[in-house]
Amino acid sequence: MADSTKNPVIIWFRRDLRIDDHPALSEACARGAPVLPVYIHDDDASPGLHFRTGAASGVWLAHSLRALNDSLSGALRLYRGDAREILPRLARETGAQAVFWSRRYEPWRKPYDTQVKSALRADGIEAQSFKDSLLFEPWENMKADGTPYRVFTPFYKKCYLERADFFPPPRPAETLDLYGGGPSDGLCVDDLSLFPAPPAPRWDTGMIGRWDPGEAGAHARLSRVLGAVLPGYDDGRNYPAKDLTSRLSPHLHFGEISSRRLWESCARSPAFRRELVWREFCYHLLFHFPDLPDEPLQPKFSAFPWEENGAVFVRWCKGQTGYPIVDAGMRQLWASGWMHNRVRMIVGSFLVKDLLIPWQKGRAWFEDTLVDADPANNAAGWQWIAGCGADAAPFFRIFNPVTQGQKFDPDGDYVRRWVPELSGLPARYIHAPWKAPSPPRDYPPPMVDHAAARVRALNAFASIKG
DNA sequence: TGAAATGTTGGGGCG
DNA sequence: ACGCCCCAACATTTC
Repeated sequence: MADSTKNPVIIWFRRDLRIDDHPALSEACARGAPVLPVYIHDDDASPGLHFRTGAASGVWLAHSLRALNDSLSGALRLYRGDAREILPRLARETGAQAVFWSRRYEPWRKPYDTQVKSALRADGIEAQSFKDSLLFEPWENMKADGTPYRVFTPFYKKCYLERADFFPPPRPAETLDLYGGGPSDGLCVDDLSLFPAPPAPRWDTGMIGRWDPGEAGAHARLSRVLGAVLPGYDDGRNYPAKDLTSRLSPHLHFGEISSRRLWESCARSPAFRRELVWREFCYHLLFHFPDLPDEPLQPKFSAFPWEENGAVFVRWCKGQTGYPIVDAGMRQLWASGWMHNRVRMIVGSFLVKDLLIPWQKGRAWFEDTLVDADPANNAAGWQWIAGCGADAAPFFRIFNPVTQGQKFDPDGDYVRRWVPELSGLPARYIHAPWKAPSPPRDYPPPMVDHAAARVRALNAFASIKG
């Protein structure tokens, strides 16, 4: 066992907030070096890093860091600022032999991480990044002609179904030798004010009470998924009233459980594995098309006649559109920081096609309100539903919010749960309350007529064809 | 991982 | 028995 006060390896934690199956941590342990775990909240304190953790996501992060700190016996050091300055300074002060971290793939992270690496190496400190978040690196999955995939199905078949054994099997958690020396100048891990705007009023407590952030919570959720979710997953995952989705997305986003662990655990569910590959595909797209969050992948959509209207957008955000399935989804999002995936597609289609609001506004709202807000999944998902992405749903695939509701929430239980004004309506009228003999007076009539909105959207689409 | 319009088919009522 | 119409149930096409 190494002397726990000498020459540590700094583990720079980011979106890998766990101990189990952690390649950088394993390598540090393999060297017999004491581990100095560090988290740096750098989103809004680093020039040139144009990304801010969303509000719901920030609340999750705060709780997850506490959980990580607990499993590190309180040794996690927390900083707010620029990693390009903090890491070299910390390495000097502690005599660190190396700094290890897990790679991230957001385009705005790449130059930043490169600068961290060269700053450390300029000081003679080893700096090494590890493959961790994805089963395959984005550059490992290329078509035979050397260009990136733009269509999901061949990506899925060729890169995952036919070569799943290429990525390493997960390794169990290490017994850690934690660094015990050096100055402790970090922030307190209990200080929520570290993160953007301490929520007032405290909407966060109700939201986070529905979840269990952290590695232990992730594994507890996985057990439940294996026992009670996967058996009915294929059929049940489309019905938002049922609890038959994994709800692992925030855990996976923050790296509280590894994608390798999930892939291995869920071997008997091809449908679930396919969803994991969708995540890989989203990162593949973000890596190879760094404008994905802001610019339509199909250039013709740059000329799309959107109708910017703040009041209309706010009604969508608040779940006051007058279409029950849409409003239920938006309210579930606000109350719980999460929305069922089928309903994400429905509300997305409604915003973009019925209201003609630019998809980027929906993407930004999701980024702020989802606990699983993920730059790759979110950007790719919105481009998909807007019909402007790679391998996207064609634009004319316009969801009818009434028939979608009738199809996927036939009894109306999901709507009744999140839209209490409609709780007294029979199933017959639950998705079209304006047709009821006496519609609830405290629920708004439809803000647009879907049939007319559909025609308007098709005309708008026709104007950019060519 | 659509919806709506349009086309086709076949059973049954009816003169 | 036959033609005709209606219409539900699919199937195909189009956006």
